Formats: sequence, C-alpha cells, structure tokens
Amino acid sequence: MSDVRVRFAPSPTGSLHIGGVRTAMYAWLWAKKHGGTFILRIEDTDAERNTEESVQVVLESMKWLGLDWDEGPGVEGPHAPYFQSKRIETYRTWANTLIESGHAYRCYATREEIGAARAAYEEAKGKKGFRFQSPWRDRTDGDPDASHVVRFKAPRDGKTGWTDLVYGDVAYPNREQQDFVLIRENGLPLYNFGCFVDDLTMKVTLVTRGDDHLVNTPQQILLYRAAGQEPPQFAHLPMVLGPDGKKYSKRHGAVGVMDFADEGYVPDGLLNYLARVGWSHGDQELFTRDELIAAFDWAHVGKTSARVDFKKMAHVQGHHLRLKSDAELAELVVPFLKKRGVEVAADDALLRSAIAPVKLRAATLAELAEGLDYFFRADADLEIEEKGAKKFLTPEFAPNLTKLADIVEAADPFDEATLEAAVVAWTEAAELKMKNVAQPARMALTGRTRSPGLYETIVLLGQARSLRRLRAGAETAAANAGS
RNA sequence: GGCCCCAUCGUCUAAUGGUUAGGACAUCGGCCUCUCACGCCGGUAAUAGGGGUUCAAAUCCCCUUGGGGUCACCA
Repeated sequence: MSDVRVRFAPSPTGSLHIGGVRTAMYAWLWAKKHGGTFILRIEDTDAERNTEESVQVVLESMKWLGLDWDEGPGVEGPHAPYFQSKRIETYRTWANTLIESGHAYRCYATREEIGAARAAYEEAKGKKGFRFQSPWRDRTDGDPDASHVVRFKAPRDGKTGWTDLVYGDVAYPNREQQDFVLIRENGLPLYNFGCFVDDLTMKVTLVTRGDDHLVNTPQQILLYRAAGQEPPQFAHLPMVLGPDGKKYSKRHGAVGVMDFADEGYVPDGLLNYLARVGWSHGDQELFTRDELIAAFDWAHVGKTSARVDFKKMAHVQGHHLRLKSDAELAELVVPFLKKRGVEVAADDALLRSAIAPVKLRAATLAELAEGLDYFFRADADLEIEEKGAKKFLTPEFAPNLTKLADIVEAADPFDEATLEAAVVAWTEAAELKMKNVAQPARMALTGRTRSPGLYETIVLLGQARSLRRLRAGAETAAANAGS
C-alpha cells in the first residue's frame, strides 16, 4: 500500500448529492490508482442538522456506487473512530496543546456580546465583514471552568497560501482572518478545527473537497503551522450546478444518489458521466471503472463550475446499461418490473431472451422494465396506448391483423425467418405497405407503437399468445368505428 | 461591500504561443428500416469585450463586464 491517503468527509445532513459523489469519486480514483488508502469520515459535529438516517443514506449511497472505503464506518482502521462525534477527546487534547503553546486562547465573550457587536457593525457600515476582536486574546485570567470557547490566535499580517492541485497558487491575506473558534462552548469542534485534527491524525496526504471550502484552507494551514506540522496537499473541485446554472437542488430533479438508483441508473453510468464533468482525458468520453482509475489525473481537472446535462447523462448511462450482460440485467431489472406489478424470476427464460432487443431501447433499468412489461403481463391487463389504438386498431386494418394471425398460426417452424418469409410474400402479393401490417400488429401484441422488431416480438411472445393478441386486436379493430 | 475564484460551440470539454479551434451530448440532414431505439455518415454552432507583450495569443499581462464562493459558537 502506497502512502497516498485520501478521504471523503461528508456531513450527514441529507442525501449524498451529485457534487459530493464526484468529490468522493476523484479521491477514490486517486487512491485506487496509487494503491493508496481511501478513508470515509463522517463529520457529524452539528447535532442540529445531522441525522442518523443521513448517515445511513451516505453509507448506502457509497456502497451502491461501489466506492468502497479502506478505513471508515464498519471497517474501522488504525485511526478509528471515523465519526467526529466520537473523537471529542482528541480535539480537546489538540486544543489544549495549542493553548499551551500560545497559539490559541480561551475566550469568555458571550454570543450576545458578539452578536450585538456584529449587528452594530453591520448597522453602521451597511455591509458584511465584521471581525470579532476578542478582549481575551492576550488575557490569561479567565476561569477555565467557566463557560468559554477556544479561539485561534490568528496572525494579522502577511498571507497564507498553498499550491492547489486544481487551482494552482492561491493565497489569502491574513488580515481577512479573525480569531476563529476552534472549540465551541458545548465542547464540540468547529469544522476547520475538526477537519485539521482529523486530517493530521489520520495522516491524510491530500485533501479533496468542494471549492466552497477554498476560504477555509488558509485557516487549516495556519493550524498546521501553529502545530508545527506540514500541511497536506489540497485539491478543490469546482461546483456542480443544475442545468440552469443555479445551485443544484431538488427542483432540478433527482438530487441524491439513491434517487438515481431508484430511477434505474447503474453506478458505472453515473460515475462515468460525473467523472467527465470537470475532468477530461483527451477525446475519450466513455470509461469503464478500471479505465477511469487508470486515466484519472489532477492535471486535467478544470477550474470552472459545470452544469449537469441530463441528456448527456442519459446517453452515457445507456451505454453502460448496454455494457452489462443480459443475465446481469435480468437480475437488476426484476425489482423494477415488480414495481410495475410484474412478478418474474431473474432466471426466467423469456426475461433472459427479451432483454437483448429491449435494452437497445432503454437507458435506465426503469425504462428496461417498461419495455419488458408486455412480455409478462396477462393479455387482459395489457396497457393500451390510446393514441396508437385510435390510429392503428381501426376497421381498415382488421383484415391485416386476421391475416397475420393466420400466418402466425400456420408458421412451421415457428421462427423469425419463417414468419418474415410468409409476411413478405403476402404483403408483396397484396401490395400492402409493411407499415400497415406492422403497426397495427405492434398495437395488438404490445399495446404500443414502439417495440422491437415485429417477428422478434412475435417469437418472443410465443405462438399461442401472439395468436390470442392478434385475434383480439382484430376484433377490437373491427369494432372500432369512427377515427 | 471586503477577500478569493472562474470565463472556448446551447451543454460538458480538447488545444499548456504557431491547429482549417478538435471531440462528446443536444440539434438539423442522411443511411439503416415494420415502429422506436442502437449504430453509421454529414451539417449548423464557440475563444465575453477592450488594451498590451510577441514575428505569432484561445493560450502570457492589465482593465472592463459577467458569473460563483465566502465573510458563524454551520459544514
């Protein structure tokens, strides 16, 4: 195992969304590529917003995506525990070390005092930018048993910068820094401090996160310096936006990973699409998981925020769906069929053979199930498209359906070639347009105007069932006056 | 508002001083054809604007404009 140690550190405040997936994936790819360690750490120090359900959703999402972690919940490892809420003592220890070395101090100012000062500032200046100047910065006469927070004694001159793997050289002036809080009154660490302590003690070599954390990085670097430690490398990823360029949210559609799972996406498709949002590898668009691992690099991660394009996502997704074997798809599609009220076993022979033609017409498992539906539904329960019925199940086409039924009945052997030969001979002799036979037949057989090839569909449905549906269709058509 | 970041077809992006500015999705034609797909062939379509530097700029510098992030005892 190499010394590459990367982590994904979500806070469990909701579903794992698309931007988070990409961040997690890039870190994961980097670890895999270098035989390093991928750590999953749960940053759950905000009791107000964290929920146990969210923790489960994150774990479930990561598992579904196949982004397995080498250290983290359920796996543990040399730096356990991997929940920040269970590492309070570690933070306390590091805070005390910084206090003793003079890099941090106990501040007894109340929220009310600070809030009032901030309000006064914003009132007077009419803008944001208040920086609290604690009177306790250089005092040592406070009572450590009294209620207090621990603040970092931030430098006021100079700059703090680093070379970001994505953004290059970035620096922030220290005068922008205030004496930020390390430990809250309730004893829990604040983001920057918890992150610093964990990344340090977990020996993380590269920190990856969204670029909304760019401004936090100087604070963390300042902490490393104060502790006499070498900061890790940083790679900040640009935001992933909704199709309209606004912050991605529920109104754009599926947000969480499990939403995509429910819609029948396959993990490799989602990963492939997301990988190419913000990263490139020449002209290559389609990648298997292994190709992604081999090709991924930070040099080709872009700096611009990107919008998701559901159309392209569907395209890439469809590609990965079709990459799967029919047997695998059969297993995967069963739950989606069940959702439609269709019960069928994954090893069902008809299911196995119907998948090949239908998967060319589907991008997701849900669409696959939709396309498979009529092969398993009882004749009486067939869903009939109204528009198609109006157009093709009409008296003028009734004779065609009857004739086709006769052909199906007489076909021997009952296979595509035989059926096609008979139908072609008939339509040519009768000077019938193929369309006028195929479309009504499609409606009768499947209830739809779109399906795999006619002969293919007939053979798949079987002689008896095709016959029943064609005869019933002919009756319906004959009875359908008007149109 | 301060600070920081960003800017190539509609969208995702390639091109790290010299290309007819390339690819993918979408779109528009065409092929295939019993429908719809898949696939294949072809078209339309971009360097935000203005100044520099250079023999040469999408590429380097400055300004403008536009977008985003952040300014908490959230993460």
